[in-house]
Amino acid sequence: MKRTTYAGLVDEKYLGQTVTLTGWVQKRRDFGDLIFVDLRDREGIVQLTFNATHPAALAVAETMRNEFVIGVTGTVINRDASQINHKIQSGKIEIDVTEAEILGTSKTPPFYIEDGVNANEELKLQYRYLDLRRPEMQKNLRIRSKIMSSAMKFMDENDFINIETPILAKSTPEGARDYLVPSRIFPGSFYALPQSPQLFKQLLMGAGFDRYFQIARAFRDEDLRGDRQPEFTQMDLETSFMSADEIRALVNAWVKTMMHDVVGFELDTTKIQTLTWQEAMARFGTDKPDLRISYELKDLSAVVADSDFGVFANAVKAGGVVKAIAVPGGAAHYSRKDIDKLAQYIERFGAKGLAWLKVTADGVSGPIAKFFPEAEAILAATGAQDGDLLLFGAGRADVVAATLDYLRRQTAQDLHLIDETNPWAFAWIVDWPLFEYSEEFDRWIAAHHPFTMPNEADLHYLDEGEDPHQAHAQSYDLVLNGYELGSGSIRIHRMDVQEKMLKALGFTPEAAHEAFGFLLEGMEYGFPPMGGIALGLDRLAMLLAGQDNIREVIAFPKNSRATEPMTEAPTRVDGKQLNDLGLFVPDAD
RNA sequence: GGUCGCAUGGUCUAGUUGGUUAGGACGCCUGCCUGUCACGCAGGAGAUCGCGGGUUCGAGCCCCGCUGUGACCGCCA
Repeated sequence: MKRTTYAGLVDEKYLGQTVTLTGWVQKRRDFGDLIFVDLRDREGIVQLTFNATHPAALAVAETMRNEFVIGVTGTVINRDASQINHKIQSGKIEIDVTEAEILGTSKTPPFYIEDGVNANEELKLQYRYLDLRRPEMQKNLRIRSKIMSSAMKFMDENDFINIETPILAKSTPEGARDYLVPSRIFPGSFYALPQSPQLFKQLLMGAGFDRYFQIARAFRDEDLRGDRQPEFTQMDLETSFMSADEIRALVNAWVKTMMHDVVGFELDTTKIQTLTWQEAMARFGTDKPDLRISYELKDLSAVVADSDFGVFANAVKAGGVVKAIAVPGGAAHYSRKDIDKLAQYIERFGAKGLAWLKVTADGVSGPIAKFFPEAEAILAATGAQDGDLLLFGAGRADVVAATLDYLRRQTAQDLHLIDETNPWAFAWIVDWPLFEYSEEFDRWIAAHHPFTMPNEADLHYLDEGEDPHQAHAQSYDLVLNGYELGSGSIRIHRMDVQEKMLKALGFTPEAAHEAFGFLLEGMEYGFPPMGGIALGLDRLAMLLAGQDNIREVIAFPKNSRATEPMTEAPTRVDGKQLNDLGLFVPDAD
C-alpha cells in the first residue's frame, strides 16, 4: 500500500481519483453499516467513509480507535451541499474507502490530540510525541524550520561561510554558569558547553574568513523562564571590517527577507527605530521595550519634589525618582480591587505600593488626589486625558523602571492597547553601558561580554583611576515586541585595549592569560576589526508562531526545573561511569 | 536561593461552615444505529482525593512538613 498524497491535501482537484492515504485516526463516528473516520496527517484532516458496499474495509473500520495508524485506498467523491464541513480544508469532499489496513494500533492516549488541549504541561511533555501530533505544534516547528532555511539561504547568498564550532569547549569566567562535561582522560578536568560561540567566531575572523555564520546551540546553566531554556539556538554571525551600522543594516535585510518568507509580512525596515539604551530606559523602563504600546513613562520628579504627598517628596529627596504612565481609558476599567492586585504584584520588583489617580473632566480623583488640588502640572507632564488612569512609581530608579515597565505592558494587555496595525515592532537598542556593577561580586562586570569595543571617545574610562561606569559600548540589541531577540557588538581586536578591558574587570595579567590567553595571543598576529550578533532563534520562532512560551517551538524542551519529563534527564549514572571519569558523588550507588 | 499559585477516576474539573453514596463533562468498554463531522441512544467499568504527620467524634476540605508542577523575583557576560 503506497501513499499517493497527504490526507490533508486532498481536495476537489482530486474528485473521481483513486487515492491511497496513510495517517492517524483522529475520530471515528460509527453508524453500524456506515462509519466515518477522520484521517489526520501532517497536512490536515480528510473524512473517510466506510459502508457495506465494501464489507472488508467496513470490518476493519469497526476495529479502528483513536490514534491507530491506518492506510486506506478509495475514491475521492463529492459531498452533498448540506454535508460540507467548512472547518476543514478538505470539507467539500470525502474518501469512499474500498480497502483499509491497520498499520499500527494505539493505546488510548492520555489526552485527546487536538489544538487547545487542556492537559497539564507535565503530561504533555511526558508524552511529547503525542503533543507534537497536534496541528498547532506541527505548524510551530515548521515555522521554526522556515526561519532556519531562510537564514541559511540569506547567509549563503551574502557570502557568509557556515562553520561549526566546538560543543566540548573551555570554561571561561564571566557570564552564565557553565554546563560542565568531565574528561575521562584527564580526571578532574572539565570541558564546558559553550554559552555562545563568541570566542571561536572572533578567532575565525582572525583566521580571515571575513563572514561567518552558524545556527549554533548554546548552553547556560541558569534558571528557566517562559522565554529561556538551558539550551537554545542562535543564528550567530560575525563579520570583519564592518561598522555597527553596516551590521545592523545587514540584519535588517535578513529580517525583512525572513518575515516575507516565513509569515508573508512585508517589513518596512526604514521604520525600525533605533534608541539609545538610556532613552529606552527613560521612556519605557526597560532595555527591551514593546513599541506597540503608545504610552510611555513620564518623569515627574521635578513636578512633585515639593508636593505635600510625602511618598513622592521623600523619594525625590532620597535621590530617587517619581515617574508615571497614563493608561488611556484606564479609569473606568480598573476598580480599586484591580489596582490592589497590581500593587501586590509589583512588590516583587521592590515597590512599596502603587500610587494612582483617575483623571476626570475637572481634575483627578483617588485616595491621594487631596495632595494635588492643582493637578495641572501632573496632567501637563503626563499628557493624561479625561478617563485615563495615572499609575505612579516612586523610589529607586531601577525599581521604578521595573515597576512601570510591567504596569505598562500589563495594562496594555488588559485594555487591548497593543497596536495591531504594527504587529512586528522591531527596534535596535544601541550605546549600552560597557560595564555594570555586580552586587554579587562587588565589582564591575562586563554588561555584554569582556570583548565588547567601547565607544572610541570612552576608551579613557578604562584607565586607572577613572570611572568605568561612564563608558558606553559599540553594542546593539535587536528587540521585537518587548523581547530581546539578539545581542551583538563591535569587538575589541587590539591587544592593548583588550588588556585594559580585562584589567578594568579585575583580571590580573596571569588570570587573563589563563582564561583567554589563546585569544590574547591571537590578537598579536593581525586581527581585523570585527563585529557580529547572535539572534535567538527560539524566541523569534515563538513570536512568529504567536506563542507565549519558548517550549512551544522546541521539539523536546525542558520543563521549568530544567528536567525533561519524557526521558527523565538528568538521571543518576552508575558507579562505574563515575569511576571512569574520576568523579566522586557522596551518595552515589 | 526567594515569592505566589496549583495537585480530586485516563483527561479537564465541581466539591458549601469539616458530616456527600466524592458530582459533572470528555474519554474508555458493551450493544443498537446509513450522513455524521462536539454524531445520537441504552447500559457499564473506572478514585488509596500527590505523600507523611497533626487537629477533630469525624478531614478531599483546617494546620505543619515533604514531593511534584506552573508563573515570577534573584540569576541569565
